Amino acid sequence: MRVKNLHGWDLDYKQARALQEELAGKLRFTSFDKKPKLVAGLDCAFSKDGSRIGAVIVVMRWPDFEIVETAEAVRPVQMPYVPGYLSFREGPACIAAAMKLKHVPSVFIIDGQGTAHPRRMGLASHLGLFFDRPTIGCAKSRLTGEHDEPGPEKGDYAWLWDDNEKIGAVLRTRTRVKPVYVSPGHKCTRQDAIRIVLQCTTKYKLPEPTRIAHQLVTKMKPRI
DNA sequence: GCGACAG
DNA sequence: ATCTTGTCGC
Repeated sequence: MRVKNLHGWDLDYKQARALQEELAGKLRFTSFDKKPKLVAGLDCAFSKDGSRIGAVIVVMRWPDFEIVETAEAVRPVQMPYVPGYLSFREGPACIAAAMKLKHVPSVFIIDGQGTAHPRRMGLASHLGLFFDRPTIGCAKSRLTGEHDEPGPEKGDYAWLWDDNEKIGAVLRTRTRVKPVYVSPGHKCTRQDAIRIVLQCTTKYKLPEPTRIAHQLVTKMKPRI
């Protein structure tokens, strides 16, 4: 898959922050009304000594979730984990993996936030700009924002707010199970993000693309 | 200064 | 993220 090269990655936090603010202005939240044909999931893991990061992307046919393709890449870790700057740590490996894809997915579901970020530029949004494709952030926990407790049933959700701005949703993907944090990354709306995550969720808490990507990257661990 | 803080 | 087994509950 062709990927844009918007900027380099050798930045300090001050530069990274300025870049996030600049890039946030490039995000587009256009509706994704069509049915997805190919849904991709992306997840990362680290080598045992923590010096390298591995990224795996799995492409699945929708709605039967047959695996069409997988791609992986390993890169040295350049930045420590600092909340709000995850994309500068995981981005390079994710992009390297995406460049190996033969298929062009309809949408990517990414383990991390999209706009549910202090500067609206979580990993899913950042990657969306490089991929120039629709992306959705589906995180297992909260980075920023406030919300009410969503209802207990699968499909129930509560909006996530930050500075009087709606930045995402806290979505129950499985009845009586801890909800996930869903936000658009790029090229889709908040409602699209919620709908697509639900359309990709079968019997588990995590949507299939992200769930399988996590399984694959865990199996890849020894090779990272 | 204190607490919060994706993966 | 990562270190780690069994266990309680739906």
